[in-house]
Amino acid sequence: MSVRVRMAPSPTGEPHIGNVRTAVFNWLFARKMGGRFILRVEDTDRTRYQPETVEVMMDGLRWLGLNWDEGPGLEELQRMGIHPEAAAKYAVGGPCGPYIQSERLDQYREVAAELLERGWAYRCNCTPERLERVRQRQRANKELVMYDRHCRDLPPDTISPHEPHVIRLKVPLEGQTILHDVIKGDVVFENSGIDDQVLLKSDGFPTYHLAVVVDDHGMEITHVIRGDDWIPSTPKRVLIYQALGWQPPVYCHVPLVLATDGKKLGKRHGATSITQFREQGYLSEALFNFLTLVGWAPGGGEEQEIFGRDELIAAFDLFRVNKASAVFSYDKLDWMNGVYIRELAEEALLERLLPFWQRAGLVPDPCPDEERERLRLVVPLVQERLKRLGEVVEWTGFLFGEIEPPPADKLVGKKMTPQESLVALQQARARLAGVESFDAETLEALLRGLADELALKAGSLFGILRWAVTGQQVSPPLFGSLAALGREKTVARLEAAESVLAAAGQGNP
RNA sequence: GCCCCCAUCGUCUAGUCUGGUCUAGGACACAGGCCUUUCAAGCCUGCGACAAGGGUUCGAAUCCCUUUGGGGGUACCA
Repeated sequence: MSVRVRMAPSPTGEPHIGNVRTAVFNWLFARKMGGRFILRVEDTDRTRYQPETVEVMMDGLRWLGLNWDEGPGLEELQRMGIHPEAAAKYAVGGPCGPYIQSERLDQYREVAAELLERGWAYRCNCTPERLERVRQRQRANKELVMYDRHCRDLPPDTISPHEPHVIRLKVPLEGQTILHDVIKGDVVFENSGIDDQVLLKSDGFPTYHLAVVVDDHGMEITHVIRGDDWIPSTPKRVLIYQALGWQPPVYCHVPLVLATDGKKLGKRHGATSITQFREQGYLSEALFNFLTLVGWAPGGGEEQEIFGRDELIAAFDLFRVNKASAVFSYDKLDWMNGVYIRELAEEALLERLLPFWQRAGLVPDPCPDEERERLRLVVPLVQERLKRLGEVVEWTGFLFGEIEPPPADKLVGKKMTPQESLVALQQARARLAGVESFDAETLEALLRGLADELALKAGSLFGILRWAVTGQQVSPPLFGSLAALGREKTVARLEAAESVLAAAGQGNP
């Protein structure tokens, strides 16, 4: 039987990086096994439903290269209220649709009715208030907190199908339910500790527990790969499979992704949504590579860490995934992203950088050819310095618009007097104004020559020039920066710097 | 409280299943050095772990038990 796995996000918020990592495992496994990766939208929680996030999720998956083989079709997406253009872009369809749970309600009701008939479920009309009271009492008495089965053994017709009620699973009072998990091994639960879970809510929507079983079965999912925070509730679903006489999927509970403080990664820990990673300038291939390595490693003495997509597919082994949860290291991600940035061809990097410059308002969109020519000069200057593409704005800000003239003390070189520094700046300006070709190589030769003539250490001279021209202590390499800035602006900034120095000198002879 | 999962450097991990080759390997981070026009990048060096206690065994990071620690779950959320 061919492998079928799924990613089943619920559209209740921004796609969380932990879920995305799990999606990566699913995708990798499907590709490795020549199986199918299916996208299903689990929108059964109507109170937390945020329709926009469906598109954000699909966009994020595509961006990461996690293409799905089956998923919501065009009309389904449009019915969800997704813009026709976007819907067309993300529509995939498939033989097991609909791939949106809110469009499968009939199936859940049917199965719930069957469970009722088989004596594996019962109606319950307890109010939320009563339920809350029961829970409070249980907590106060330090008992197991779960439904007290008040309606479980009511005579058959006590609760009419027409009054508001829920349908609950009738969990056996005794015995054990075993979860066979390929990563964690067998996990045994006492049935006495399993809650009579609600399967069908009073609004007619199923809970996750019912819906996921019906859909996984209907969509012939072979392997359920998901976070291990689902383990405690899995026996309920195993029981539903038993009740229905269905074959359960192979369960693979993968470890959670934690923040540096050891807690489940959350918003206050930094970027958690895939959108944020993208906006900060992580390359999708780097993030993909990194995500693969949180909770999994190739093993066998393999010490490589940078893997191409195909290498990853070949090397990935679901059954080698770790049991223990892993902390998400932004530091290591930054390093890896830097590696990928450095590997990019210059033109490709330029292409990726452009939107960041444009979003910061530094470069017009579309980018005129001559500006592009100029940016071609700056790419190699920043390439090995960037960890995230977004950082290019800080690195190159001085090349666009005007800068604040630097304070006088920054314009005095090491072991130099203000007067000497002023002369050096003037000399540099005069030569730069007259030099024939304004390219990095020529400028370097010129300025090294000047340092020699003035008997200055090259570093001292370059330091004050850097301050004068970039307004910063730290900048991309000087000569390339000058070339990218252009003669006119370079000369103007030197002039401005000279004025600052001269003015300071007069006030303090 | 109750249930469940987990446990190798600060972090990600290799090694655990099939005990000996492990005075525990790699990567990130950190520290120092080299290179150098600043910052990076690169190169070199250093720091740094088998949670604890009991077993089993000639021998345990590897097998068993207990403790401790961490995490997750405990909804008409997913």
